Amino acid sequence: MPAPLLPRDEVVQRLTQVIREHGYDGATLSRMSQATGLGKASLYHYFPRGKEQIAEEVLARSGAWLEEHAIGPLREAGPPRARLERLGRALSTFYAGGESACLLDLLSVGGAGALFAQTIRASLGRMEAAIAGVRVEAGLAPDAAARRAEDALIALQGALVVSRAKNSTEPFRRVLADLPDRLLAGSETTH
Amino acid sequence: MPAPLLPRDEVVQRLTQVIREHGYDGATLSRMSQATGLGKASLYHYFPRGKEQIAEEVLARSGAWLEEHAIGPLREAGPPRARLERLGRALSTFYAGGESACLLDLLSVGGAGALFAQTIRASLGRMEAAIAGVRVEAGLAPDAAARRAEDALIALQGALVVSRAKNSTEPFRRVLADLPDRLLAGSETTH
DNA sequence: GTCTATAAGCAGATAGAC
DNA sequence: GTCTATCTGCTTATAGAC
Repeated sequence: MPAPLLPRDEVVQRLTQVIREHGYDGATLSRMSQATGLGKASLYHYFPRGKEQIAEEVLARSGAWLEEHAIGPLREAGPPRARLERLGRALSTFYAGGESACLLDLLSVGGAGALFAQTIRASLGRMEAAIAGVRVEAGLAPDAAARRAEDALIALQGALVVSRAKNSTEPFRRVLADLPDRLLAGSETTH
Repeated sequence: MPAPLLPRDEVVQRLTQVIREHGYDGATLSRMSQATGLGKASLYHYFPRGKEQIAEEVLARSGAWLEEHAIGPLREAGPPRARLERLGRALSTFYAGGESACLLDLLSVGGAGALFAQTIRASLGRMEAAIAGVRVEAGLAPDAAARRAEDALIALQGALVVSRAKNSTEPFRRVLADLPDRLLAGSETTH
């Protein structure tokens, strides 16, 4: 029995790229086979339930990455601004500076939407709650903080869409750079 | 020779719904056939170049609607706030209160992206220029106005994504309601 | 202008050899 | 664990009758 050509995590990573580039319907097994160097049958060895399971694991892996690098740090100690700047750096990495689409966007379209709706809502909710938490800490009423956090996610998602449509990462980079200021506006006394 | 079952414009309208719901790859001819009541062969009578032509006409029709109901009014006379509120009403109609996705988002993904990139960029550019025009009129430097207009489009697109992900139109409605204020902030003397 | 019938190819998925 | 070969169904697209 031959050793695996690639570690499972590397396989999932490459499949993530395929889905982010083509969306769920456009991410065919042929493309996945090409991207991983594995035959279709080998993909079924890794993921017996097929394409749906692939998307589930891709989503789970991305969620875990964000949890570790973006959301976790928001809950740690330290100045709010520093934590938000760290969030910005994590998001810039995650979205490849604005060149990679968001799975939440792609996987909420059409038939895929129904399959992953719950996971997507939960993931979005965690991110929003963590951002709102920082804002409450920085002295804002919980409901206003929640709205501000939702605004931040809206700006992020919108920037990704507009960057893709314009074929330029400028909107994404600008939104990301403004993120800490916009979130903290009205709370800092140091200016 | 039988009379057409549906006027061409009605056909395009129904095809628009299919694409907005399923995206380009998910919008199969079978679904289009069902949505219009026309056989697949009849669809090729209307659109000899097939699916690609269908998406082109869908995009063109939506662009024309926005030009007439959203962008045109921005260039007319009248108080900036009134024109922006009219824009908000037009966008609310166009996006069905946040329930319909944006074609610019859906058609910029994967293989479809390359096909329609130019049209999409142009359409986005027209909208942005028209909004920026109002802001310049209301007393802002052109470059700052352009940034503000881009922010508005980012908020709009982001709100559609987040609304879809949350399965709630609340984010979209909130962003749309805030649009005139956010665009005009720092220019009106009446408050 | 609409239809039925059909073509050629690709989709997701499986069986079984090595 | 990977492969080749295969299956079934659906995809886009076309031919030709009415």
